[in-house]
Amino acid sequence: MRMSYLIGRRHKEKPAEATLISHIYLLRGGYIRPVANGIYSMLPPAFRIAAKIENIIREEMNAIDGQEIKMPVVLPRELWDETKRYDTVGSELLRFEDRTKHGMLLAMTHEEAVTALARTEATSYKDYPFMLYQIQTKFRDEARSRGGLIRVREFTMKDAYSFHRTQEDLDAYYDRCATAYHRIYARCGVPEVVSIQSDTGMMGGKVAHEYMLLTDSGEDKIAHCPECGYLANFEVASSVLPEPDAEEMKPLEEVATPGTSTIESLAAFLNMPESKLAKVVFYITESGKMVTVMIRGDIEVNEIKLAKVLKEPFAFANDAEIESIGGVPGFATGMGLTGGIVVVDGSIASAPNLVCGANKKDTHLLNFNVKRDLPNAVIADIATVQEGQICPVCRKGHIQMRRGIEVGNIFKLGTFYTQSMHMTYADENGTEQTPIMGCYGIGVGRLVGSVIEAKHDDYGPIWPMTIAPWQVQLNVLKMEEGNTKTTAEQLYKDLESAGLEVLYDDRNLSPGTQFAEADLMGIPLRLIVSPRNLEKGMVEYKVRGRDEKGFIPLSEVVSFAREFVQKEIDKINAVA
RNA sequence: CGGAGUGUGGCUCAGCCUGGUAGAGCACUACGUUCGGGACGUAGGGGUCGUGGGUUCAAAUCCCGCCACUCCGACCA
Repeated sequence: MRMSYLIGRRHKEKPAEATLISHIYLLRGGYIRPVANGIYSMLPPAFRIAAKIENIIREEMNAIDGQEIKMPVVLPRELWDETKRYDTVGSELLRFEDRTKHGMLLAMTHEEAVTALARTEATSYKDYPFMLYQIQTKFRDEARSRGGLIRVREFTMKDAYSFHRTQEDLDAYYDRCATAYHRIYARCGVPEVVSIQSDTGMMGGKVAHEYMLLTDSGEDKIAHCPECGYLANFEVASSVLPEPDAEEMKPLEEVATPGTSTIESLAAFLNMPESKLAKVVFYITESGKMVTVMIRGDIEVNEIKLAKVLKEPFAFANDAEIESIGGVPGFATGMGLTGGIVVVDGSIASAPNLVCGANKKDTHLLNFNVKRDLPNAVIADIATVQEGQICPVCRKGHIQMRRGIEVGNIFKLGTFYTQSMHMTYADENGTEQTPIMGCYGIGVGRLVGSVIEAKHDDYGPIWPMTIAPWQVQLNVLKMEEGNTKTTAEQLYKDLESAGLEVLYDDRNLSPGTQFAEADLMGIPLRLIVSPRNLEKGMVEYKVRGRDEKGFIPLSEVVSFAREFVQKEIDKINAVA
């Protein structure tokens, strides 16, 4: 490719709207252009990178017996009515009508579509197991897209769906897929992507893992144990609290605590640590059920965990709702309420002699013991993990919070979709059975952005050879002098004939401009033809992002480049 | 959806407070001089200042509404 033909201007200055490094370089380097909020066009460099990533994904999916298909982006609402998701999913699902007023939607994921497809095709046990996948556009009407390609509304995703007869078969395939995922990230040059336990969210199902690129610019919070390597999304992470000191249960005792409606003020007033206090948070569910949550004073409620307990949407209750069941905001306790349920976090389930409210203004109770005083409460882990707490796995390390970008995920879906959509097959006895599903996603564009987050310097991205938009950057300095230009043109032809992907800067610009723009293109190998080098019969080479450079005789440049490219590819694949 | 901020040529911004009909740098075009880390000169082209209304003899500038974008939060397979 000649740069004189390449569409997409490179900019010297940082675009005002970008703060994330990948967003900045994607705009500055002429990779992407915004079309609307969270919707981008990809220019040739980004498109080439995405295509290479897609090919790696395709190879790995095929290697685990995946069959590539393509389903439509626009789906009729009936499909999503079958699983009720047309109604249960929020406004991120873009719904619209066609000209006959028929309800339609832009697919944000394809469980319904693939199940509808598979249920007419896989009606015999002989068809199982199988996996279908596609690399295709998704639309999610995000409330807040941001960060260039990291969080967009329209994006390309590889989504795969596997169907199994038994849980064991799904388990085994899930592991195969997990291995394939690690290979994909390694082959894309980011072997540091880790898999972590995650929430199953709106997809349903029981087991799920997210693939995270750990980076400070990530928007997901991850709990990490440096001792044993435990990694979990903080939404589902748990921790171990030190055993409370054994104490005799003492009788409840009222104490006047004027004006202490916050945990902080109460702890100060009583001169006790917040961990000796039990705080109360009131919620009300969609169906109007009051939920009284009690948790240790220094720990926050994890609403994602709470959602799993309540199994329906909920919100904070207002004062009137709290008072309707006898609660007194600021001085509340779960004891003696006249309605709803009480959920107690494990953090205080066995802690002795805590302080809690008395449901009486300016009054608290000493010596509250859940076992004795709230025998009917639901005990559950609904705590938010905090930095420094003890790892739940090795029980030695202290949890650290890290940040990461989710670049893929895998779910054991179970039978939610197959059951609700009545997908069955006949087993050996002719009996109808419901298949078990797994699903597996990778966001291609987000991966492009994430690689930049992981691989860049102060001048631009540093693309791994396997996904670089071009493999070789060819620069010519002072092309008007002597036979410099002719030599460069010939070299360009020779490199391309050798099967190399070359970006040739044939624009006769100053060296500084050429080098700065080449850095933005992030191509791994740079070759420099100039009168100075040619005098010695040499071409200079430089490796992007490394302090590796030297001179190669003109006659050996093509073979050198070919070997270099192959060596780099081999090096990356060796990790996979 | 809440909080904050910003909208002026393709990009980065100044001008707004104190109203008088639009500027700089980059980019673009032409010519010339340059050339090893975003060179320089000369001459050009390109903006009804997000949008609608109001105030005024006069609005980029003051007032009101709306829209868009960005950041923080809520939300998010």
